[in-house]
Amino acid sequence: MRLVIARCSVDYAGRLTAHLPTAVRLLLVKADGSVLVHSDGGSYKPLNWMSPPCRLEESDGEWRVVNKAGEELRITLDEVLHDSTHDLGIDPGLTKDGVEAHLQELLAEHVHTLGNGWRLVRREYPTPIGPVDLMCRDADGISVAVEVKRRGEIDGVEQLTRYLDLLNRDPLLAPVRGVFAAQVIKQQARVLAEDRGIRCVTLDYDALRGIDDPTARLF
Amino acid sequence: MRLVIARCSVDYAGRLTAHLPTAVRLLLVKADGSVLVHSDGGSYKPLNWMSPPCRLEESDGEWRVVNKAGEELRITLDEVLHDSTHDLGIDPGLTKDGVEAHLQELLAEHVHTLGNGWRLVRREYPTPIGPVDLMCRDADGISVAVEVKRRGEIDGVEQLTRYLDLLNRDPLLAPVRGVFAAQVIKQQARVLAEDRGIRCVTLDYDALRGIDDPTARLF
DNA sequence: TTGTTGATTTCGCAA
DNA sequence: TTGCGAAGTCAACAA
Repeated sequence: MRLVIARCSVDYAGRLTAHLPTAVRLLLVKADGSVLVHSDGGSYKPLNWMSPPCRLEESDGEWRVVNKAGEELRITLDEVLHDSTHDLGIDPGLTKDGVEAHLQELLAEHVHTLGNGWRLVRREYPTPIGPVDLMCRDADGISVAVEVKRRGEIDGVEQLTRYLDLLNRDPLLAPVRGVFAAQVIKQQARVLAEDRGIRCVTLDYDALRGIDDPTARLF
Repeated sequence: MRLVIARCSVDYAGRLTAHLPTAVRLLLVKADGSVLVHSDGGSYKPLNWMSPPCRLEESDGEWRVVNKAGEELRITLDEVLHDSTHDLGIDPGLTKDGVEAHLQELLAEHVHTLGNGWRLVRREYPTPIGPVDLMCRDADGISVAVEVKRRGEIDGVEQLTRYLDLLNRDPLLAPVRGVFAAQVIKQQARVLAEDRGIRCVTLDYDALRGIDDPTARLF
């Protein structure tokens, strides 16, 4: 990894065109050739960048970073204030916990929290337009398609509606009811879902995890 | 801006929990207190980070970065290999060209490319569920709602469908037809749109810009 | 402040 | 490889 602090101007021409007037910035060159241009504020997103795979051509006072698609990042260096290179090695990577896949997994293990006598048919139940998160049967044997979201918004209701439309065309399965399950459900999404006869269920991640491991809450 | 290269492990607890085992990484501390943890590969996205506003508490071999919501990034430093601070000043910022707003603007100036005799009623035509990108009338005076996207995907078709459902309830406006315009339209989105009687139009950004300025292609 | 939408989205998984 | 859905999405803009 190479770190350069320099007064520079930057132009990008690719999926769009963008220009950065001259200022002092951090130029970060990673081992894979990708380049990030950061200012001293804003978010984690660089002002400008080139994603790998790409190639850096360095000539006198000018860097050209190009990729296979013909996109180009051109950096004009007016003054280099710092330039150092460091060997980092490969990174062992990140482990995450608490995302939607985890919610789906927990709910799959505890479908009975949706109703007495409910059972799981399968997770990621395949349809021609994509997999339904959970397919269940309730105590009466009626099929129920469950869409699991971390945050329930209108797109999720549309998604579940498309699944239900399609699943209800199958005479072996119909009637199929719908459950929209999320940690938080926006009012707009709730109104749309209930207008379409879809039941909304708010999920409590800690409670689901608590069922899984009653000691978890003690830490 | 402070640049630290260090062997470290990182834990984040907030909207989710995440853990990074010990490795050599770049720690970037911006003037606003935000912290980015970068490895020597991947994209512009850090492995872990804390967005401003936040506070960095530095104690012996450990950094704690916390924000108002109680999210916490904890970095344990095993070995510091580089530590330098640089004054960058404020950044004049980025100018962009060629994004969706630009497409909409160009198409608004050239609605006749959608059909002879078409005219623009207004851009960002307001409805109770959000603005329609372009509202037009065709040569016969029929209202047409146009949704402009850079890339046409299924969500855009759903969005336009909601607008059309609503607009067609207005007897002064109905019937309202729909046009889904994008630089690239995915097959799934095209099928759904045409199934709903929505016309799909592929936009050529360069051609639209060319109409605007015939000399632009010469450079 | 809240909500909605776009993004050079990036990222991960599965077919 | 391609396609699709999630993201600690972030960020800009309008109500």
